[in-house]
Amino acid sequence: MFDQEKESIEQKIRSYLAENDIPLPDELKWSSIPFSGEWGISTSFFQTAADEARSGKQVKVPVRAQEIAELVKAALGTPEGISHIEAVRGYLNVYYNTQQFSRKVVDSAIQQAQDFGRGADNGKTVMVEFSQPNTHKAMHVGHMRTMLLGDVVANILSFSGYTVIRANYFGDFGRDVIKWMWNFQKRHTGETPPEVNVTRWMGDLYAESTQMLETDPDGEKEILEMFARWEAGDPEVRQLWKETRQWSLDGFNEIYDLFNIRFDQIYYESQMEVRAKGEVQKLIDANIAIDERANGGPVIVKLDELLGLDNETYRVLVLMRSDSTTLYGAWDLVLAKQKFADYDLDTSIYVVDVRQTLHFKQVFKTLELAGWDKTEKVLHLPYEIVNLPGNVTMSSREGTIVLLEDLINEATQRAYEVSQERNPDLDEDARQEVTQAVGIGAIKYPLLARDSTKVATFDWETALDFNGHAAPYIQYAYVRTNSLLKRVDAPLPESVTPRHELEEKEVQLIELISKWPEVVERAAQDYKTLYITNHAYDLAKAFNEFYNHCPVLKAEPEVRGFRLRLVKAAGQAVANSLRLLNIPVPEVM
RNA sequence: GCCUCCGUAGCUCAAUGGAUAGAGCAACGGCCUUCUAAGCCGCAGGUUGAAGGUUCGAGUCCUUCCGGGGGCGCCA
Repeated sequence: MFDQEKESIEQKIRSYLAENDIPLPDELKWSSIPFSGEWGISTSFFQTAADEARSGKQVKVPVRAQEIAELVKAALGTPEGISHIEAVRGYLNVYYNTQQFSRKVVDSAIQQAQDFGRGADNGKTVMVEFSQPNTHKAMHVGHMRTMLLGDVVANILSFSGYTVIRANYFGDFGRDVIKWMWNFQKRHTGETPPEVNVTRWMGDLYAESTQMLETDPDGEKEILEMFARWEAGDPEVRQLWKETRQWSLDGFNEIYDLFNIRFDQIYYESQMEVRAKGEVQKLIDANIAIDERANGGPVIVKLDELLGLDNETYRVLVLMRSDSTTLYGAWDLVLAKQKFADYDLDTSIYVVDVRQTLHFKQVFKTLELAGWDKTEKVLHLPYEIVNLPGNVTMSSREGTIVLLEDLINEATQRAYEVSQERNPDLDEDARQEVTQAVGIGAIKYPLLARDSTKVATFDWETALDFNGHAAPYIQYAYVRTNSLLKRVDAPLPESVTPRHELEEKEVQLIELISKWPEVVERAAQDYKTLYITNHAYDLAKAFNEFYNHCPVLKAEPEVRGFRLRLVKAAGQAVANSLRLLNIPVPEVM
């Protein structure tokens, strides 16, 4: 916000230190000043003092740091745009001119509107692959984490200046798919999925197939036979596969629509199969993969041996079964290359759960050994899984799952009830919209607000709690800005410099708005949705506090103009953060 | 056995190596003839698993240990 002022101060500090023979730090690290009613930036001289001490000067670091801070303060005087400077406990605090800063922050948020916080186009292209559900199976709340993390990371990267390709990679093929078809042919021929909740139905039939297989002595053999027919391209099996697979894909799209998730590029495991065989053969020819099929074994890559490493670092990647069918490691080799063939990528990100960490290390290392020159550009972005209370892993087989459909239904139902209670006068159409916005937001927020390295535990009570640190709180703050502004007939005043002594709550709010662009940048740097949720919440909280402490419409005319603009700016910042999170921004609640 | 992640308030979680470790939930007490109370205010609550180390400065980095999760040759 005050880059020019900062730059000029930094230069002055540097030349002062140089003139007085005090060691220069490599860079001056600026951060905002904590616990102050005003704001500005702060740097410290501990490092400088420590450097002096190290070079033989007899100084106590904290004392000397404070001494330098005072010297620098004296040398700086009072630059333009700066209200005052203080030296305290080794820190140099530079306070901005409150009036100018406030106006600047509010103006840029309003002027840039939905682009407030957007980074400049950096000319780089990144692919984010996420979701990757398996067809012929259910979708439970555990599948939500990759969907939300991938979607929002893609949003963040896009907003911060990247060109982003959103990719999905469907698991549409394999033994489990055949198992589903085997059961379908035996017990459900001619049936078609229901109008709604297709995915649930597919999942139920999958569970049934697992059960049936356990009691059917011929089942295993029949499935293998069917698999072979699929491999051979048998028209009947292929047709059944195509049809049933599409049911699943349609079901997934229902859910993606509810979550407002879109993809630019779709890959299927079934597409990788044929080329994977050739890829494996090339690795065998290059003496990277070892073919043990002659002895009834699989085709493997002994990574540690090839790298001359300890035997338990990369271990062994299995590419092909002894019956010459390929495994997903082989498909990943093909897919990794395919992505770069399809797009000129600077980075290729895989949003896949943490249990696959070793797998991706193996795949990427194998590609590197095979001479692929893109391994610097691929990145596995892992996330921890979602458990049920008592550290119970979600498993379709064990029946320990909460279906996504059920969660969405419950959350929207709950949202409807709360809406009726809080705002009985709302008309039905508006209430339906609010219900959807709040229900979906409430589901998404908790997972996005948790660091992806941490296991999430799903429980209904928390999932349906709309109070406090949750999406509805943030949505409500936006709605408040909206309803406040709607009460004003006249257009918003032009740029206003506040002339009144700013209240503490105004200061906090302005500061948070000013930080939004750097939060986006940091989130893109670290791939952290958490930074966005936290900031959205902080903004909402600061606004709610402001709302309760500072009258706007009833304020004196000279205060009112600025506050109206502040409300507008705050609403904009909150809305922008919610949009990045792909959480609906309702106009009323 | 090897690798990896996690451990912060009663519970769930935050915290660019920086000043006084913060929120929510739960408990308790207040605030709606005043811009929507899905809100606000107050009150509590901590040896950041333990011990060393690096650093001017460590919840954060390193080492070891303790406790928990996960991964390790023909599932994905």
